[in-house]
Amino acid sequence: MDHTGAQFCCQDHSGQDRIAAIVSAAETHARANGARLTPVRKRTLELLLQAHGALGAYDVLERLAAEGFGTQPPVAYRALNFLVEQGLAHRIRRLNAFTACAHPGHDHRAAFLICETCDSVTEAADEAVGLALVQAAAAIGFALSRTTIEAVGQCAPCRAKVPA
Amino acid sequence: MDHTGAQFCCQDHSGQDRIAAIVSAAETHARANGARLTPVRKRTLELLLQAHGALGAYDVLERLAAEGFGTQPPVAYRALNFLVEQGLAHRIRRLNAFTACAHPGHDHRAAFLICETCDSVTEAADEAVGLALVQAAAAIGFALSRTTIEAVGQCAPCRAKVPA
DNA sequence: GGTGTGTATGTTATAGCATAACATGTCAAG
DNA sequence: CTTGACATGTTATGCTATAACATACACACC
Repeated sequence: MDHTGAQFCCQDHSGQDRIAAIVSAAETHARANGARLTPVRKRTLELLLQAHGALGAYDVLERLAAEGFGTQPPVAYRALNFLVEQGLAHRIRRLNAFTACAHPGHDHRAAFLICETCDSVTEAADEAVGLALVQAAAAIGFALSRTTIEAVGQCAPCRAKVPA
Repeated sequence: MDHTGAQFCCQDHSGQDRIAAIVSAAETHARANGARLTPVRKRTLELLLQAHGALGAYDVLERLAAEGFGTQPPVAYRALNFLVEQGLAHRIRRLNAFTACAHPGHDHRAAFLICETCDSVTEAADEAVGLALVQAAAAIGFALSRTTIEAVGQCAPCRAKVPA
């Protein structure tokens, strides 16, 4: 599974500058948390950043293995879970996949819009959804730790092309 | 996996009257949609209603098989997916499980609060979260079809017992 | 009643996702 | 240079989900 949605991608997501900057910031950020952005973890982050969409754990594993890292599932899962814990990536449960965080550093509650036509995944910048969820939880005395907010539908470009 | 959270359950969730009423309403509702609430589907709905928490597909399968229905995974998945499509049940992705809808009939966007201490699952009555998501999507021209809103944390009773 | 069509059920088989448990290695602090 | 904590890697396995096919049932129509 490889939800790249490449056919609708137009920007230079692979920009080396941008990726290098994010990875560098991630390195600093991790150190500040007493964590280390080791080679596997760093490479995994780069893979997510280079990908045009979300990557499954086995997609990541395949690439890591090809580059001389471990070849077994835990290798990928550990690196991915580390990145998620550090807020550098998100897990998208609907797709059983992972994606680099679009706003690393900001402590935010991410919401994802998944296009069922082109498989693209957009991390909504909007904070209102997370806020509403926090409030709904608070109303019944529920203490939130992590949230999953995902929506499936059709993105604007696809709606234009395939009026459905 | 059987997220029953039984130790914190106090009400009579198995009330035969309540379940019969919901099942009956479901039957009517399904017919109105040109669908049929067949024996397996009906029984599956009852199982979800009787359960104190969410049930995994294989939990459901085990019970169905014991009652003379089919013994293979698709039997459970088909019934469960049917119920979800009809708005009679929800899929909780974080738990890889299913639960009966707490407000069948109301066309709503469900939000779930999952307690990581007692595994209980609460379907939030609040509509604000779904609304916020609809608006966030609309803002970028994204047409929503289905949504997943889930939060992991600690419920009020557990916070009282285990101040953590 | 018979017949055809679409839906539902059931099966076999397999694909895909994820983690437990253990062994080895690395690195910094004392 | 030893110790302890963390990281990596492996083997093995378990859980979740669906594809593909065969059979059976219900309903509408003649």
